[in-house]
Amino acid sequence: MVTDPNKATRKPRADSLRNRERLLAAAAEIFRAGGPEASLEAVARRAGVGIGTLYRHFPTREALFEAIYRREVEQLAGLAEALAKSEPPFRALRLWLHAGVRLTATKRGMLTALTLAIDKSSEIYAFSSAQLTLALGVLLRRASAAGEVRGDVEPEDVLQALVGLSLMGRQEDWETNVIRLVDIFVDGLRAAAPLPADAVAG
Amino acid sequence: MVTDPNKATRKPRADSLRNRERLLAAAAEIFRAGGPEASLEAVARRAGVGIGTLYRHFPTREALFEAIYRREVEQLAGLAEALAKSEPPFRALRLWLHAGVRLTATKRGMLTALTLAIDKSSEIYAFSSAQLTLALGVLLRRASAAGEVRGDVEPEDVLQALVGLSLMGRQEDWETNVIRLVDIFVDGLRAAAPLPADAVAG
DNA sequence: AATTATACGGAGGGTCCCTCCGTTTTCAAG
DNA sequence: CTTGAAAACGGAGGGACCCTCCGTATAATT
Repeated sequence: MVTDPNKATRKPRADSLRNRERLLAAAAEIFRAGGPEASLEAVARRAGVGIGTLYRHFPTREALFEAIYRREVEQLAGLAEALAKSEPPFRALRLWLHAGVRLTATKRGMLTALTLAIDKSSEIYAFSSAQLTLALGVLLRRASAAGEVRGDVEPEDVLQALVGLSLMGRQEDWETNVIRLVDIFVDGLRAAAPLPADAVAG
Repeated sequence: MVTDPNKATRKPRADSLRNRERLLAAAAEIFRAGGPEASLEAVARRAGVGIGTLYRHFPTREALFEAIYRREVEQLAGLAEALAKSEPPFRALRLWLHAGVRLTATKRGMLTALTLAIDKSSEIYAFSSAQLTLALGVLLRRASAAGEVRGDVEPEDVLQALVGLSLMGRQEDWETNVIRLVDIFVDGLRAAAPLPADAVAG
């Protein structure tokens, strides 16, 4: 009667699913406002569930981050494909990076959270790295094949640059500024080939 | 007799100075090991003083960070002058940035701490910004005057890029990697005039 | 030695973390 | 529809921290 591995799994309980959803919504809200160190008990309160329920669904703070962040990452990854089909190579690359900046602009608090999370459990890192690396890889190889970008740079590198640059801004015109920096970086990618000292390609 | 330069203010108490020093040493140790969220009570314990003493000397966690970090910053700022005298412009700029990377490599935990601190109190940000901006400004203007670097970039921007890029790495060959990224960025700076707006146009 | 400005230590009230377990709800078999 | 048990729920409770407050101790000055 004991182990029947393949069969007879009960349908997941409705309240469980509902609560999980509520928790995610509440958490997104709370973290967005209060930063990555906001109280989990506050999250539970806002979700209208007991603290025990929160911990059953998300055993660690990081698990909660992960669940929320995963969606964002998937969405950004999806954008890469779209751009690869609708835009010329270099432009696609640049636009994707801009989108990355913008995403982090909106989700700033969340991103800070991530820095912390990544420090500790590297599963999220593995996942998002994989997703985004793949997505960016497409754009990068495409641009490289078109001879618009140097060929010795891996998606991981560009990704690191993107996140790093995005993580900094504190001032008013934050987003604009970061985009400038990203563009400078992209220019650096472009310059790769032995560039004649004088020329400015018209 | 001895000196009374400005006012009849009492000499600071010896135990106060001693405790302040002990606290700084203990804090550096504890934070280095336990990250920016380590317990302040643990710091006090290790310093062998009461928790009240800690709070009197450093009213906030950030104040503690600031005190520790200030030294590092001053040191790095000093390096800029030295390089400006001993190296050719572009090379000086590049070397300084490399040194920046390396400093953060050693003090990684501390730097993470800083990201948090900066989020909250911006005094440290103001101070270190000022120091480093000044230092970097020298190098940048020099390189720009020599025509080796585009002229429309402010030290603040490059600084942000440096810190951002440095903040990311997680892997083995972290330092090498970041230095590569910094170099790519610097290449981007070098490209005299930005290319015509073939893309972008948000 | 006496005075007094300063600094010290740590108890105390509050929040948060996370576990544990008695109670409630949901599913599905009869 | 009943009913029993699997699955989920809520929240009390012990421990760690945070930070304030204030009576006590001590260094500088007279």
